[in-house]
Amino acid sequence: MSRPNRVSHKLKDVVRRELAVELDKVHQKADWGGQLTDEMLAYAANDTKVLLPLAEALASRAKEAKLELTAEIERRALPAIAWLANAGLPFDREGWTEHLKGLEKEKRLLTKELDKLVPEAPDGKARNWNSHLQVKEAFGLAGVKLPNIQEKTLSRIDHPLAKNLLKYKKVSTMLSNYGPKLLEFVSKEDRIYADWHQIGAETGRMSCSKPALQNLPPEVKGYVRAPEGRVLIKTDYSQIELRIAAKISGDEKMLEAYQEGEDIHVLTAKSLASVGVGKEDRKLAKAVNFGLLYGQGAKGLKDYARDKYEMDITLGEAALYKRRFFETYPGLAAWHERERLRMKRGETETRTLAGRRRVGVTRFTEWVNAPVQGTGADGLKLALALLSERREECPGAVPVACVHDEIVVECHEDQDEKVSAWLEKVMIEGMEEVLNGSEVVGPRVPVEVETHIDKTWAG
DNA sequence: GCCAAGTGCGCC
DNA sequence: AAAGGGCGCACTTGGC
Repeated sequence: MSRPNRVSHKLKDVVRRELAVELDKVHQKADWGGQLTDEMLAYAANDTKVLLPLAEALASRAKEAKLELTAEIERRALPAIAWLANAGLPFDREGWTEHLKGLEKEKRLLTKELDKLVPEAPDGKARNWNSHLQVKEAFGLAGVKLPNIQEKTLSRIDHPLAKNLLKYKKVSTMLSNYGPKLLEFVSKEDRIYADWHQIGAETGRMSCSKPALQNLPPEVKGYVRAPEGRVLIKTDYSQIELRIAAKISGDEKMLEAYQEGEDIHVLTAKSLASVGVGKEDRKLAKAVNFGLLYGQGAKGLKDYARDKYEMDITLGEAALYKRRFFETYPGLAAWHERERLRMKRGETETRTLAGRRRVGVTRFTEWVNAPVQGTGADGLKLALALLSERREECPGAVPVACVHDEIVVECHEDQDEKVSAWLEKVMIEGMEEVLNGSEVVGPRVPVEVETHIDKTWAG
């Protein structure tokens, strides 16, 4: 019952704003599951009466704001997202329930271990290892002073307490974020029906809640399992944000690399290293690419490399890498300069390649990120639209999840090849239309996808 | 008991 | 001049 009401509230607000009409909502909370009274029918009819004028008003507003293409993408994506939401995500409830038992046991053991490592609390009460204050206190007793208890901090401390706490936190997070709570969302037929939000983020990305299916760790994805006789087709875009950045900035080095099918991370690594490129260099290059692209500073790069990649570089080295990065990709540097200038002029509005708008942008990092992230959303949504518009081509196939650069489709195991080809085609077409369509200027950037077929979402 | 802020962490 | 971005969620803490 909460779903129709929420829509109703929004409708009322939009109708008031766009048509200056006040919808009667007295029956909103009535029981619509039983016999409908004449009054209720009239009330429902009244709601539909405003829809056509409302559509016209909104279309004209979209046109004014130069958002026609964005509106069209959203309109076409809607059926696909409803399809996805109603399909539900198949989940091995029994398997996960068993797995949780093991995790719970592990948590009890780790708690015991931790308790043994520090003197008993003065009040004799058990310590709460979820409490920042108590954890810091425990470390204090062991002679270690902590600024915080984040994983990145603890992983750099050579002490049994830190070692055990890290294990505890991993298990504890898994249990509290994806444990019993997740099971509550599993339906009788072993599927999870989440709330999918078509425009969940300011950039145009979707989001998902109750439960948040877009942040399941691999450990949980292993229990997202297709029913008997069916499989999951998982297709994701390869380095899509970097490709989009290449397109938007027009950086020739990046564009050329992608046209030649080269690996941008390796290319960046080459420009950073004075000698050969090893595995470590590519790792660092990845951090450099993703960070600096969105306006990260030398300090941020240094910390990021340390925390995420366990690489210690000095501030000077970070600054050097930053300089080399922008020397390697001068088009990217020029783009940043252009955007800096526009911000300086007082502009606060960004646009994606499809014209999607983000308003009220005042931070440079958001300013350069929003068009890139948002263009990715444009292309993925167009792909979703194509998927539902061509659903007749693959009867029985159904999208079950969508995570920013990835679509997961469930189908009969005999259809896997056909469905893979179908999914890959619409994903490439959707993104290509946004990046290289006839309305889009500039050089072409190729779009590549990668597909995995499996019983589960993991691997 | 509820609420908001702070902290921390899962994913892209 | 400098600044990675986007989410959802659990848990503790501190105030009412």
